[in-house]
Amino acid sequence: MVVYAGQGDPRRSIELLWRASVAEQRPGPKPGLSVDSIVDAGIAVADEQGMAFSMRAVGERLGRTAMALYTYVPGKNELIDLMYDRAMAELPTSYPVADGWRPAVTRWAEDMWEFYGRHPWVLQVSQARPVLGPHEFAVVESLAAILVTTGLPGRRLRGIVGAVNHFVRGAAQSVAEARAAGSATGEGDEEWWYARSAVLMEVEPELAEKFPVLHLLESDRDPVDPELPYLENDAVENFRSGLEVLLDGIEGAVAKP
Amino acid sequence: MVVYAGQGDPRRSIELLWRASVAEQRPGPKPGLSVDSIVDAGIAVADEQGMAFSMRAVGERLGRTAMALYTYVPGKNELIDLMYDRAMAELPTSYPVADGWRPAVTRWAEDMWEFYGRHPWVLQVSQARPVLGPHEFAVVESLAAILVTTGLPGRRLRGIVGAVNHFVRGAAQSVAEARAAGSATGEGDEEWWYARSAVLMEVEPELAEKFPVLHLLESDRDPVDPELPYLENDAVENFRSGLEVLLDGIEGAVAKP
DNA sequence: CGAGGTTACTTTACGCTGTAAGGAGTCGCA
DNA sequence: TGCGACTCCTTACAGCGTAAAGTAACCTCG
Repeated sequence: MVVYAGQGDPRRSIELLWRASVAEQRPGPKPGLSVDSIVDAGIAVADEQGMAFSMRAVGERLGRTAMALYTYVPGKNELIDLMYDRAMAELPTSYPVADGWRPAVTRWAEDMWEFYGRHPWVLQVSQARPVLGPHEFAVVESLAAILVTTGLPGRRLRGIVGAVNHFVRGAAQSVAEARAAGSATGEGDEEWWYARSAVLMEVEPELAEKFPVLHLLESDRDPVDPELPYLENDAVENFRSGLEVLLDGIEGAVAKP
Repeated sequence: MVVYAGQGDPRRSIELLWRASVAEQRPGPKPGLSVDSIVDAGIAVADEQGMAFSMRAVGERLGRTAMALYTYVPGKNELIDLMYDRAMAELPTSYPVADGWRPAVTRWAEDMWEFYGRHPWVLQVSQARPVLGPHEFAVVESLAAILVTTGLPGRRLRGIVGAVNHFVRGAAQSVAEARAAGSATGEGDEEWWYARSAVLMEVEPELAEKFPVLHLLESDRDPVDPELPYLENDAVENFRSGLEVLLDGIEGAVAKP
């Protein structure tokens, strides 16, 4: 098995996510850990091993057993929720709109793109889930705060915020997963893609005839930037180009009614 | 644990997905099963129990043990790949463009939306993965075939196809997961959302002040369609509205260079 | 027709997972 | 000083995917 995605008990998760955590004097041994240290350890493990991390691995990194974590955190799903939100603390909470909303949204999207690249496991967390934690809130708020300057009504803006969010996430996923598949087999991007299409051609030689339009799209390529790995070229190009279209659409909505 | 996503060995998956499967005479007992019957059983189980289905459950549905499946299928990940592609066989392979590309893309998006609603587990399958199977190919081809009539160059179209795909999938995910969370606790949509925001308000009473723009967006609601459940209203509205913006963007790209 | 090899399927078993249950040791407060 | 709360550990369990080995069915060839 490969991958998990957590959705913990929302009540427990929300309480932990927004906790004011007053450090009162209490009986018993001093806590050697804290929710924060566990969440950090969890993020570190997930960054290394992907989403298939185990509670035992997180405990080990802290010099404890897996069960020790359950003193602080109700379960793995809730821990994932906490990790998810805490990772988002890395992201800016506001963007300047002096130059207008368009460059600001572009910056937002690029920041998200890079963020997903740093923490690909985030993309496996049960996505598009209702916003739960403060940092996830802040990230969406930062996008909404840019777009509200367009003067569009709230109804319209909700759809747009969602669309931008979905698009960036989806685009980031394309890269992250292809990259993961490549590195799992120890191949570079290029070899991996080549091997894949080789198998495909072998098994279905008439691929180009059966899916002529896709073949057409595939063959109209940009000149390649030698700085970037093979895969990135493709993905970045599609990301940029898709984002432009989306932004054009928003511009259209701003211009007319 | 909740959810899994499979990415099988691409070589094996591709061979199974595109198999010409010649039924030759061979020694040994007659096969009581087939790859197809296993894939169908897998889809049925996943439709009922979600992605957390087990090989034992699939075997049981066919009156076999889990291990019997391994005669036909290399492993669970590959089975998931097969299920994923087979489910997509439900979708149309082409859309009329007599009225132009815009209504056709809308139809495509709505069909996808409904498809994801019928098979929510599909959304958990490692997404935005490189296209592997014939039906997944056909689905993307059907979208590309509509959009190619815009006359836009291939480079541009690839970004657009990706954007539409990501958007529809992301939007569908919002509903599917919220719905799943609601039904897991046995609550209706409305109660679930209400309970969630109640906890949030209890823990962070100043939510509206801390995230003023989101509060603004949230409060500008459309009149509710009493035909639909609470959640659906919201999601469908956002889906429609986001799609419109995206389509406007494409229209802009068609109009100017 | 009978032997041999191939195949379908079962049984058993292993290592892994998340986590429930109970016990050991540590500390604040009465 | 002891009680009760608390942290952390050990043990244990049910479930998972699947490797390995065994059994029975069947075709092909002598």
